[in-house]
Order: sequence, then C-alpha cells, then structure tokens
Amino acid sequence: MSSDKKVYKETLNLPQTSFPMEAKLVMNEPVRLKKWQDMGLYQRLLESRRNAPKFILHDGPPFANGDIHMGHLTNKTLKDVILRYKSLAGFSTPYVPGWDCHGLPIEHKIQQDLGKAFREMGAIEVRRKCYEYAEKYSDIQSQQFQRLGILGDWSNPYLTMKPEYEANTLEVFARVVENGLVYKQLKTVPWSIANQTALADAELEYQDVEDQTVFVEFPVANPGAFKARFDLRLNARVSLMIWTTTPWTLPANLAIAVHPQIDYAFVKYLKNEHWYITVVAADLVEKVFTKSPGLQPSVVRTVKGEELGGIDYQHPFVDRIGKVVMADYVTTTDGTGLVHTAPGHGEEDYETGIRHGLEIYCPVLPNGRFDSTTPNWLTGQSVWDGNKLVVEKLRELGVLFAEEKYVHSYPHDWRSKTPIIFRATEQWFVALDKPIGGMTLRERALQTVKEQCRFIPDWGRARISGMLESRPDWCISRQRSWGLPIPVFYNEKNQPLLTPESVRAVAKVFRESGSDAWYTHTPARLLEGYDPGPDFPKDKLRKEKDIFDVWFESGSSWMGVLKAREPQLHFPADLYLEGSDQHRGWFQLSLLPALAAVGQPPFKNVLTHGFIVGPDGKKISKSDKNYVTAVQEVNRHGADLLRLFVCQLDFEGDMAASPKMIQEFGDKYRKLRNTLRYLLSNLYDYDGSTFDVPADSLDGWMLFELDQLVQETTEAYESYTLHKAFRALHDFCAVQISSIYGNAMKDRLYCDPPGSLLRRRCQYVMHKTLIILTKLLSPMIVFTADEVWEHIPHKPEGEKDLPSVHLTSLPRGMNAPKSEAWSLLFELREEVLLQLDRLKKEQGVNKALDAEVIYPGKFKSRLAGFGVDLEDIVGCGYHSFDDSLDRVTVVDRRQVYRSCARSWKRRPDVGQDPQYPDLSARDVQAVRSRT
RNA sequence: GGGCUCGUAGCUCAGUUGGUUAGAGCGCGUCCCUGAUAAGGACGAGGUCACAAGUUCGAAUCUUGUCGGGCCCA
Repeated sequence: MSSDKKVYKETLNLPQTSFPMEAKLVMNEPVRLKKWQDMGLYQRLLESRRNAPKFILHDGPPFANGDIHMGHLTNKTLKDVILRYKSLAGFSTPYVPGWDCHGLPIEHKIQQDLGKAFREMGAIEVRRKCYEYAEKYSDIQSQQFQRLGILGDWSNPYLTMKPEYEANTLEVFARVVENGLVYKQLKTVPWSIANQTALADAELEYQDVEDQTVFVEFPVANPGAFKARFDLRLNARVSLMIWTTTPWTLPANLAIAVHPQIDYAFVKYLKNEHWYITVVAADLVEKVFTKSPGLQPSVVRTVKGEELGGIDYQHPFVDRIGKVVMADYVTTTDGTGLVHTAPGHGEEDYETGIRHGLEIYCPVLPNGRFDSTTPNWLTGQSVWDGNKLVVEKLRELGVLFAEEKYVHSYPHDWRSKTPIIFRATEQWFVALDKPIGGMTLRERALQTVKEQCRFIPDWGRARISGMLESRPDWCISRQRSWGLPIPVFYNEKNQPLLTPESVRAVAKVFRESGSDAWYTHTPARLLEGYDPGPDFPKDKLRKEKDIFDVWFESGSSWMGVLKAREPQLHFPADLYLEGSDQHRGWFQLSLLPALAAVGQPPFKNVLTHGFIVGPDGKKISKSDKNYVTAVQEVNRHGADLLRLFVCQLDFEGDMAASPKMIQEFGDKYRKLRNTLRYLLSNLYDYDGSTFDVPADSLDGWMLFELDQLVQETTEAYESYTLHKAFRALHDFCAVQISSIYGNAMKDRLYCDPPGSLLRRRCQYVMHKTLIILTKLLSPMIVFTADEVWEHIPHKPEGEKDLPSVHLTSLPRGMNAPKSEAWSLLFELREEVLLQLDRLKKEQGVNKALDAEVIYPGKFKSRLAGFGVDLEDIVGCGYHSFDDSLDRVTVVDRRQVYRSCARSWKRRPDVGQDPQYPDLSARDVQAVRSRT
C-alpha cells in the first residue's frame, strides 16, 4: 500500500519552481541593483518611452546632511512608486534627484568640527570644507536612495552648490530684480546670537522656557495735566503699567501700545503710606493685583484705550519721553493690557513703530551685547545678563510693581538650540505687496493657487493660502559664508549697485567658476563686460557680505532643473510631492520666485504626505526605542519590505511605524511572495495555449475578478491612494487566489492528465493572473516583481524579450463575461464550509475529500455547467444533485465510497477499472496517459 | 494661543448622498491538512465607530464643544 502510494505520487503533476520561497532580499537586492545598473535600466526605460508624453515629478532637494531617515525613505518611495506606475502606464518619466547643499546646518557642523580654527579661517576655506561635506553626504544619501530601488538619473543629479545651478539661481534673482521686487531695509528680525545671523521663520524652533517677567510702572510725563484731564484729585504718582517677558528690551522702549476698544481702569492703591494710581486693562485689575497682594486696589475711573492715545510717559531709567499708541493686537489674555513696545526688538513692535513713525531703535550689537547708547551700567553687557540688571534697576527706582515666573513658548535657533532675540538689521527683501503688472506677488500667488494648481489632499490649498495671506515680505539675506552670495556692490557713498544686468554679469562668472569667485575675484572682474556708469567706478566698489536664504536657492530649482534641462524635463512640473511641512517651505518658496520671475507656478499638482510617528501616534525622537533607523531596517529586511510598508500606509495623515511593526509586516510580503510562487510553480509545464473561457466556470470567475483587480488597482494608483492599491492586491492574493481559486484548482492541476483541457485552461488563467499581478505589484516591490518576471514562461508577445518587468506596460482589462450563477455558487460555498466544519467537529470528517456535496435539484440548471468546479470549490471528493433536497447538504462518505489512492477523492467511480482497483476513473486515465 | 489636519476591532484600512445585528485582510485562539510545507485551509473571539451634547423617526456618517495626536505659525 505504502509503495503504491509512492508510485502514484510520482504520477502527479506536482508544483515545481526554482523561484525560492525565502526571499533573501538583503542578499539578493544588491545583485539585482547591479544588474539594472549594468543594463542601464533607467536609460533604457527613457529610451523605450522616447515618443511618449512626459510626466515630470520634480524632486524636492533634501538637505545633504546625515544618513537618510524614515522621512526620506517614505518620500522617495512614494515618488518612485508613482513614477514607476506612470511609466508602466506609458509615460516618459525622467526623474532628476537633487540636494540642498548650502546653509546653516552644514556651516554649523563644520564650525563644530573645526572648533577654534573656524574663526581664523577665511570664507573660502570654510566654504571649501562645507562643499566637501555636502558632496560627501549627497553621495552617501545617493547610495542609500539607490539601495531602496529608487530609479532616477543618479549619475547627473542637481546640487544647489554647483556652478550652473548657482548661475541659474542668480538668473531668477535677476528677473525678480527686473520686476522691482527686491529692496533693502532696516527690519527687526529673529537674530541668533550664537551664529550672529538673522534667521528665517523656518529656522526657528519653539521651546517652552521659564522667564522672569516683570510688571513695571511707567510714570506719566506730565502728571498734573494727566490728572486734570482725567479728573483725578489725589496726591499720587500716576503711571502706566506694562508687563514684559523680556526685561532686557526695556532700554529700547519707545512706546506703550493699547487697544482702542479695551476698557482701561485707573487703579488707586496705598503702599508704604504713599498713594499710587496706575493704569491697567479693566479686565485684568484683579489678576494683576494678586501679583502684589495687600494693596487694596480700587478703581477710580475707567476709560477706553483710545482716550489714552498720545499720552507721554517718562522712561524709568533712560532720559526719554515715550508715548501711548494704538494697536489691534493688544489683548487682555496676559499681562496688563498695555504693551511695552520696542520697535527694534519685536516684529509687532516694529510694525507699530513703522506705523507711528518711531525710530527703529536697537541698542544691541550682533554679539548680543548692549551698545554705548545704553546707560553705562548696561553698555557691554549681554542681553541675558541685562535682564537681571534691568530688574534690579527697576526695583531700585521703585517702579517694579511685581515679578512673576512665567512659562511660555519662546523661539530658539533651530541649530544651536539657543533662544533668539529680535534685532533691527539691514536686510534684503522680496516685496509681496508691491504691484507688478497690476497685481502684487501675494495676490498673484493666491490667485494661482486657487485657479491653476491642484492640491492632493485638497485642503493643501487652504493651508498654503492661509500662509500666503499672512506671511511678511520675504527676507532673503543671511549673514553667513556657506551659501550663494547676494550679488550687490556698494560705491563709496554706500549706494547699492543692483540691476538685472549686474546680476547677470556676476552669474556669468559664477557659471564658469562657481560662487567662490565672489570671494576671490575683484568687483571689476566680477562685473566684466558690464558698465555700471559713473556713480559706480568699478575700482572703488565694495562687495555685499550677505548670502541668500537657502530657500531662495531650492525655490529656484524650477529654473535650475526643469527649465535648465529642457527638453528632457519641462516647466511647470506635473507634480511636486513632499511632506506637508513644505506648504510653508519648498512649495511656497518655489511658487513665489517662479511667479516673481516668470509669472507662472512651477507645479500643476502638489501632493503631500504626513509624517512618520511612533506606534502611539506621537512624534518620535532618535533616542526612542521605537525609533526606526531607516538604513538599519533596510539592511535587516530589504528594501522591498520597507517599500511595501510605506505603500500600505494612508499617507494623507501621520504614518505610524516602529521596528516591530515593520518586522510583523513581513507577513504581508510573504503572502504576496508565496502566492506568486504558487502560480509560478504550476506553470512549469504550461504550453502557452490560450482558451475561450466560459463564464460558468471558476476560470471565468477568476478572469472577471482579474478585470476588477486591474480596474481597482489602476484607479487607486491614478488617485495616488497607494494603500488602496496595496490592499486590493494583497486581498486578491489572500482571498481570490489563495483561499478560493488556487485551492480549488489543486486537484486538476496535480491529478489531471498534464494536457487535459481543464488543467491547461487553469494554467492559462493562472498565467494571466501572474502576469497581471506581477505588473501591478512592480511599482511597489520592484526587486521581487522583477525576480518573478524572470521566472515567468511564455511572456506576452512584445514583452518577451524585455529584460525587466519595469520595461513592460500596464495590463489591460479583458472584458471577461460575468455569470449570474456566481453569487449563488459562493453563497452555497459559505454554507458548505460551515457544514464541513460541523462535520469535522461532530463526526471527525477531517478531510473534505471524504465528503460529498449534494446540491438541490432546483439549482441544477444554473450550476451544472460548472462541472467538477462544484466539488473543487469546497474541496469535496464528489458532488451530485438531488431533487428532494431544499438546501445544499454535505455528507460523510467514508463508509460509502472508496477513496482514490491517487487523488484522495472519495467517490463512486473508484475501483471500476480492474487494472487500477484503487483509483477513480479520472486517475486511471491520468496514469494510463503517462505510459 | 492661531491656521490646517487626524482620531472606526491588537495592527493596517473599507464604510457611497445619514437607514437593517459596523466590514475586510493581517494578527490572535481552536482545529484540519501534510502533494504551495519555515507553506495551505476552516471556524471563532475581538469594536459603547476618542468623548459629550445637539439636529433627526434614525448618525461612525451632519452641527457644536471637549479630549488626544500631527504639521505649520505665534
């Protein structure tokens, strides 16, 4: 018996394949990568789409600093999947990756590395070090991105520090200058003392700090007139009470701001046997006086803020008269409702100062120390020490009403992590509210975003619009070395030379020699071929020291890349795809230069994704045990797994990830791989024959399901909902193939004569399934899909000789016909499976092959056409119809029929052939056909 | 504090214009198979749809608020 069993087993058509179950991605992916490089896959792909319409996804440049992290991995993976899909769909998809190379973080890093030596070094030397650093990390990141299977022009990426790119950035600048939007002005800006530079909004980080805040009484300058005006008959000192979290800014106080509509109370109180009257917002009297208990305050009068306008007060420790001004931003949330205003030390204060014609007074030097215009007890002191000194002085003068510790969020320099100050400095700006061609840049940007760009998700429009509405003029200057110099010259009268032509003259030099030329060349040399006129004698010119905000450089990439590389690329790009933080960053700061320079948006579509967070949905830091180290995870699990992991996440919101989640996600990858492998393993002897498949069959059902899959997956890819594409594909493998079709087909695949119609037809369907699945999965699991492709026999005409699945085209629907009987069939299947389960539990029928499924006769006309499918779909050994039955019924046949020793199906036709008494009729035929 | 945004089973996601006992896959548990075998199959247990009010005959779905998360600002 046991020997017979073995003999019969050898007559089966069991699955065979050299496609390994174990992926060994970590080991195999680099080999395949090498293969792609050797065959020039990227170039071949472009070549093969030579005449196709282009789809240009313009890469936002990551900063050339450090290893790639999950944010990079996610972003680049999404880009690659979308581009590969578009390519599959027939588009030409050139992709030029880039890096943001200039900027503070690198200079900061070099500064740290060099320590003291940094200060003694010239700009050229520092810049050389920075260049090397940026080059090193763009190379490292390039390797890491390529390891992920990101396809692109890696041999020719764009680097913002390259001479041609710099020249192109200057060309953008020249056009902005041409449109009259560039100006220089004293402005109060965030200032980093540590780095001695102005900072962009994007360079600020908010951290909670505890500050010593003070309530200070500023005596009115003319108490007699004041009392008379407000009818106060009391021998008391009269003052205005302000509150500040930054006492060190008090030396620069020039005004006190009140809200015109807020009620202000004149509060009388007695302290040390003297009467005082002080002005505080009515709503805050109680709160303020709890800071200095026991004074028994009483309100003697209440007036609107507007009545206080123009009142003069005496600065407590500087010989200066200040005045009360109106401002809308004054609130009664904190403080006193009277806002200390130092136009040189705060952005709102600055606005107020401009409006009221105040001096933009800033007595603080770049190093954070008070200058000589301050009282001598402050001169030379740092502002942080100034806090204490000022408070002491106030106490000494008897104007310090109260002190209070206060925790609030305060801006810090994002690199040095030190608190910033606000300081008035000379800066270059791009004007947002100056009309060009009848419309300001701000208006044009808002209109463009509304009418010419699509945002995915749609709320991106509202987000960027809100930012455009409220943002101030763009400060484009920085006081550093590592960046693109702002090409301005000054004559001896300190007048700036800045014309489109002067900028272009410098650009020409940069294009040849790089921006180091700014430091090595004379003005005359830099301006060669340009005549600035008699006011600007070339030999008397001085060069600007400031460099550009790096955002101006990366924001000019549409010029430096898209336009510069036409016709391979085109402007505007079809798609920009970055994290949602770039609404304020790259999206906005690419839009503004593009509109300012050429009047067109750089993108048609803007797609954003959320951020990687921890498994608890919270922001995650490197020190967290759940932190995912991208490079490490790729080396542990392989790029395909990480790619697939990214694809399954709905990237509209935040995306949770942890090493454990990635590890567990391996199950999903293995499901796909095993399914593909199963299909492959049953095609080893497929002869390539094709069939007209009837709808009334599982084969027909499968083809229809495939059509659905193609449609669903394509729609998901088209709408960039990759997680829906993934789910459709995964569930198809798990349900349609693994659980239903593949399971049902085992009997005929293994036991039928190799060339039987049903077996071949099944192979035909499986073959189609495999090709479609492999193609649809190929944008996601680029390595695995290619590996599968290599194993597929009888590839379609036209794709036979393609060396990679990535050179093929999207599968098309087959318009497979639908059968009305399917829903009935699957309804019955559910019922049968439940009955089989009961039979197993109650009667020990462990194998469905030992049972017979009996369908009610009333279904015969609808189901009979399915033939043997009717037993295979539930794994039974036999099926029949019975007119007397009302419901489908499963019956234990262990005592009734004999089991076929070959197919294990228990059925009445076993033993009919004397030569093979232990086989069913079909198996007899199969065995005979072999000899 | 402000703008935008997210919150459905352990996990990743579906839930169309508000309408029957809220679904899927995975994971988990139990069992089966041992001819997809470091695979495969069946069954089952898991959710007060963040919370609270409101609109409605009826809300995961609409409104408001609260709580919690994220990004960007202040």
